[in-house]
Amino acid sequence: MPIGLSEAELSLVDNLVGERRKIARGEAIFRSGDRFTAIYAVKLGFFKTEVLAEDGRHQVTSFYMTGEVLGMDGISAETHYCDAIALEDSEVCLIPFHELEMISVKVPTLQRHLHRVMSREIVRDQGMMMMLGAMRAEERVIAFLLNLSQRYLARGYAATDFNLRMTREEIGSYLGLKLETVSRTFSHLQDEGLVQVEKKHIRLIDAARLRTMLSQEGAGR
Amino acid sequence: MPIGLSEAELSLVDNLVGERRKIARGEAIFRSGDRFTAIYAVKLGFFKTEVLAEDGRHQVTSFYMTGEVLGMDGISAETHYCDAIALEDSEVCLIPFHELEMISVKVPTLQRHLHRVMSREIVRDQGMMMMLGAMRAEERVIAFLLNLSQRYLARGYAATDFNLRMTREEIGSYLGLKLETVSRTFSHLQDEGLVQVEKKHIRLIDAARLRTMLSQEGAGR
DNA sequence: CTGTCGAGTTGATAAAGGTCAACAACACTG
DNA sequence: CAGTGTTGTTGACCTTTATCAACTCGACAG
Repeated sequence: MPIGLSEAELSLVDNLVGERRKIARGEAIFRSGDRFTAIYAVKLGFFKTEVLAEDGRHQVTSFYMTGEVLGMDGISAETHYCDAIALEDSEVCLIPFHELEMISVKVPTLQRHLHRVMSREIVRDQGMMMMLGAMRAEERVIAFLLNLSQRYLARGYAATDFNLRMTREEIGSYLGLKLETVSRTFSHLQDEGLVQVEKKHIRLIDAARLRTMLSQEGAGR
Repeated sequence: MPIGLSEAELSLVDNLVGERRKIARGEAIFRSGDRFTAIYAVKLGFFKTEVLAEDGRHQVTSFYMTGEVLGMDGISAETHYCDAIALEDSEVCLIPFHELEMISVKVPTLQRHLHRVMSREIVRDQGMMMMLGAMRAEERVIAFLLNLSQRYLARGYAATDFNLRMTREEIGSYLGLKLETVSRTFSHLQDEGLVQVEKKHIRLIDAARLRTMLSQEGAGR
């Protein structure tokens, strides 16, 4: 369930708008409350988006990699609802939204792309809710790894051998678990011979079995 | 966080497209896998959307009431991703999506409305993830009741006195809890004198305190 | 080279919520 | 109007995951 534009789609958008911006690791593209002016296509790097509650709790709501588009949360209220933070030195392509709306009036293809990208985000969020509401810790971690794997594959990288860009705590926040639980689950999956985990480096040993572990498993919670 | 169009917005859409459809209680507007052709504005009644996993598990992802718009999950893949089911006899207004896209090219206001409605859904989903990932049972139930309350208020109904349209099981599925937990939490909130629960009828006794219980409370999970 | 800090792992224990089961209150059916 | 199915409540018990704490490993600073 990767969200975002294909290479072809991306280049189409590229021609219409432009302006790149470098974001250093740890820096934000935008923060909650910032005025919304643009959406952003990730050209290079890795981001998380994070929602914060009044009481200080915060939740990672998404990770974005090359080719994916973020910032659409800001459209409705003209104000961003979450923080978008680079997990490594990154580059985004800024797409001024009102220009995009104006141009998309003239280029129906572009309009349709935009709608699809937004809809894909809605679908992805629903899958996320399913995960948070109906899966247990181990299943969530497996789903997370398989999802990353698939997205790396779609970008031409190795599907079974990759590096995590985020900490255990960020994974935990994303999955609605504590970092200790994430760590234990990794260890457990490793003991079972399903994955190999060495700090941030992940190797999927038996992706097929991981997949069946997801689709089997009744009950849950 | 109500999603949907205001009266004025709704009537605008009304003039552009139309065709009402009655949906009896328990019937679906669309089901997962159905070809996507339209989005739907709720004119009357109450709906849930539900995602189903391969293994039979299912999760209620949203409730929709009068004035709210559903079906946008289908845009990206031209296929619906969830089931939309009426919780009472209802009526929706069908908005053929490709027509909408064509017309919105000529009516920029309409285009902006569409984008806002879609973005509102994204924001709402992120709030939902926050709830599922970071709140405990009691907080989730409180957030759910306050959200309903606010949406009834926005529609001119009593904010502190309303009837639930869904079962405990549907609430549980939506909140990532079991129906027993929902039931117990209702009983507990009643014992505390915060709400009054009689089957499906809810009366909020101390909405102010409920609100502080949400924004206070650190930790969570 | 030593000290400190952040990230990660692992263990012991506690708490939250799930599971199973019994039962009550209704609504619907024959 | 008795019988059955659905919905909701409550209790006893158990599983999962959180919490707290100790410890390792590197990276970086002085």
